[in-house]
Amino acid sequence: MKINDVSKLTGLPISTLRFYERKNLIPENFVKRDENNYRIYAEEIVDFLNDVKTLLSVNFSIEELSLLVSQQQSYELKKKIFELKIKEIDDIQNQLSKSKKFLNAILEGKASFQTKC
Amino acid sequence: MKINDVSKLTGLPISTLRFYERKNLIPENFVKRDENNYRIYAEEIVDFLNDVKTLLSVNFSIEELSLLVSQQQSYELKKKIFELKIKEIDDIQNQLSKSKKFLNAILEGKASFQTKC
DNA sequence: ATGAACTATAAACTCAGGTTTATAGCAAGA
DNA sequence: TCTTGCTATAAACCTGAGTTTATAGTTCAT
Repeated sequence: MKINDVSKLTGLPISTLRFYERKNLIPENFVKRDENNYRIYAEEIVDFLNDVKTLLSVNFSIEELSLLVSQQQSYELKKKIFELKIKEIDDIQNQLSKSKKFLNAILEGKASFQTKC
Repeated sequence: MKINDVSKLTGLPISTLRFYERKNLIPENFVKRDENNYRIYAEEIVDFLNDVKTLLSVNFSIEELSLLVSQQQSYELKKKIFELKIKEIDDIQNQLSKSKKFLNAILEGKASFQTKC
């Protein structure tokens, strides 16, 4: 597969695919070069990139993911990173619940912001 | 109150207070100038800014808030903006719930990402 | 009355996560 | 063959939400 195929199958712009590679987000065995230096991707890249999209949409940064992808990290460390992220998400969910209450308070005229607004 | 007092009472850096003002986030009747052009703030600014902090932490952008603060908008429109934001937060909460499931799937070795990681 | 601390402005810088542009080498069909 | 289209790289640019820097006027305690 060439880069245009991957782009179409994942919905990620070509520029983003190249950018992710620069950021070490693409495992080496998912992409090789042909004799013209064109990128040749393995089929598995598609599922992988879909997972990356999901993880990026969930508070993982590119840097965190590239750490997870790099072979340098022990399984135990990687597991901890995921568990920590789940906790982070819990915190965000709690914060969002409070936020909704605050917004409802504004709608009911109970917040100071409302007096200016 | 001068800018340093407001900074201490709200925890917002002085640079941020000036930045918010440039972005039209500070209602005019909360800040005047003295004879030396120093900003003089009304006491109510503190509660107001605390609300702003909360709203910014909840997916409101500076631009959205400055729209809400501006007197140009009708009450009905402002109400709609808050209601829409509550819906946005609902969506984010749903997305986060899915995300936690995905992370747990990874921890159980059920996602494609896991095979590379 | 002088130095430290506070205030002001404009403009440049930061950071993440990309996108755009400029330039150039392959490819494939009419 | 020639043109259109795909690929490559480096480097510049973009957006949001601030922060930092350079420069200058003000105020207060000693």
